[in-house]
Amino acid sequence: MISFYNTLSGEVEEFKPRLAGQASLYTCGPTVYDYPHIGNYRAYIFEDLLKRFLLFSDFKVTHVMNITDVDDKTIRGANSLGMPLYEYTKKYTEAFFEDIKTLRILPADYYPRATEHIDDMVRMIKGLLDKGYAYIKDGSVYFSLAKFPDYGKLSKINKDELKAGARVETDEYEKESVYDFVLWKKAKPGEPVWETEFGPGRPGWHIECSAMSTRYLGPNFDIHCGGIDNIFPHHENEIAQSEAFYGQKFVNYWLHCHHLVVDGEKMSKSKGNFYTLRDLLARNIDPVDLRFFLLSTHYRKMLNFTFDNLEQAKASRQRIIDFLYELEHQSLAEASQPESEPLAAAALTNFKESLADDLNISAALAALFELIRGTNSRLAKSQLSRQAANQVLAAIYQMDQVLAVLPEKKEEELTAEIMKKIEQREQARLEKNFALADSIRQELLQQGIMLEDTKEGVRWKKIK
RNA sequence: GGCGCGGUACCCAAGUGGCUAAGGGAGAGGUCUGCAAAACCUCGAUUCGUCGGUUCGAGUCCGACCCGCGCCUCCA
Repeated sequence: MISFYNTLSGEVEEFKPRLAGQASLYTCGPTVYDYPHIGNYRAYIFEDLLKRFLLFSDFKVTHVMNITDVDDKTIRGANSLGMPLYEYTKKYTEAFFEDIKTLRILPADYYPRATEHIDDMVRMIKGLLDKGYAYIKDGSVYFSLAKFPDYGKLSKINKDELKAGARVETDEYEKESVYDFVLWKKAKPGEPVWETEFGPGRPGWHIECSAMSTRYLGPNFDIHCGGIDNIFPHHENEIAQSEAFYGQKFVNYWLHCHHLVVDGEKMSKSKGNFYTLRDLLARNIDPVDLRFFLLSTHYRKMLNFTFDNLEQAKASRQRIIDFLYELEHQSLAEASQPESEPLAAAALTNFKESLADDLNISAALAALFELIRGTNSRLAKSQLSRQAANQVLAAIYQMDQVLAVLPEKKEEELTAEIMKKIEQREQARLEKNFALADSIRQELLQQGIMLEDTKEGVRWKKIK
């Protein structure tokens, strides 16, 4: 049984897909006006974990992630550079795709662009007008909260109490009620314009997601994800628009990822604690270490990014890598008869059950590390056969289908020059010329190659 | 004001009523090794923000309080 915490109910619920063995998934994608920051990637990596786990559990997953390529920020960005909107967003869209590949995030099945689905949005807005859920005022179209009594069921916000303390929006558009939200913004100079029967203009942000999600997944689908800050108003508004238009429940399971903070504070450019993936790559951070770090805290818990915490994650991941190397390169005796490896089977079961419990990644990783410790212990006592070792390896590579944090199978190559140095050092060691051996080792370390002398011979690994 | 999250060892972090409070990192001692690294063994919270309460029994439930944080504006 797989369970998830559903923001809608506020409880952990058993996941019951609409269609057995299939899951439809919509995740809020990037607004392509800048390079995404690592907080954005925390959300995308959480969604990747969710998706990989569903795939691992033999679900067929249909995943849609939108690309918001028309909104205030993209328009402002393009205009400030005097660049066509398309050209401007293209740059950041490409950067996004590059980043998710770097972070080993599985691609979605569909990446609908808002600008390519204006028709779908217009159709919905028209329908909402016809049904009386929306009204036109001063050339813009608004959704009327008063017509949708269920408003607030996701965020638990009582619309009658949306008041005191909260800053009241001073919008340049005229609406009947300050909390009504815009579906269609009337044309303004310098902004892209689409002609419609309710006037020229461009779509509001919320309608983009409603139109694109239901276009690909149908009016009712299984899972919708996003950051915790999207609960209100974005997702609340999506529910209102979609359920008003289709007359049925929109999303069955809402999963929200908590924020990433840096040094205990919300990231912001002015505080100087704002990082994009590119910033970290420039500091020689291994993106897979970042992936492991972002992955290794439960998605509903606030995660504090610090370079120290990232180092801890790196060391933790290195332990897995070292273990695999050890197991793959040890010469082990063949078992006299076929045997099954109980440690591996138990670990895999624990791993799976932990993730099935609202993606309890900590418990899942504990299962992995217990397997490593248990196997290492037997290895040290020479109680491990080749067959058993292979079963452990197989179990770990299976877990990595979900985690995606292990190095690529293919061995990295060293330059001939470095290989020669390693041989020279081996020769020096044979001749007991340890001073020379140590100096060569030190020299290679400077170049980022660490040598370890094992019983099976010298081993090297690249360090950063 | 409303809605919500968190406070478990030096750091990160599981655990939501019941054997000795997971796991990782860092640290200490030992084994192995020319040394180093890796690995293994051992050590490490009588205690879970504070104070009360419920219970045979609470980190886990209830109440109050303290501290930190988020959202309530088209921020993942």
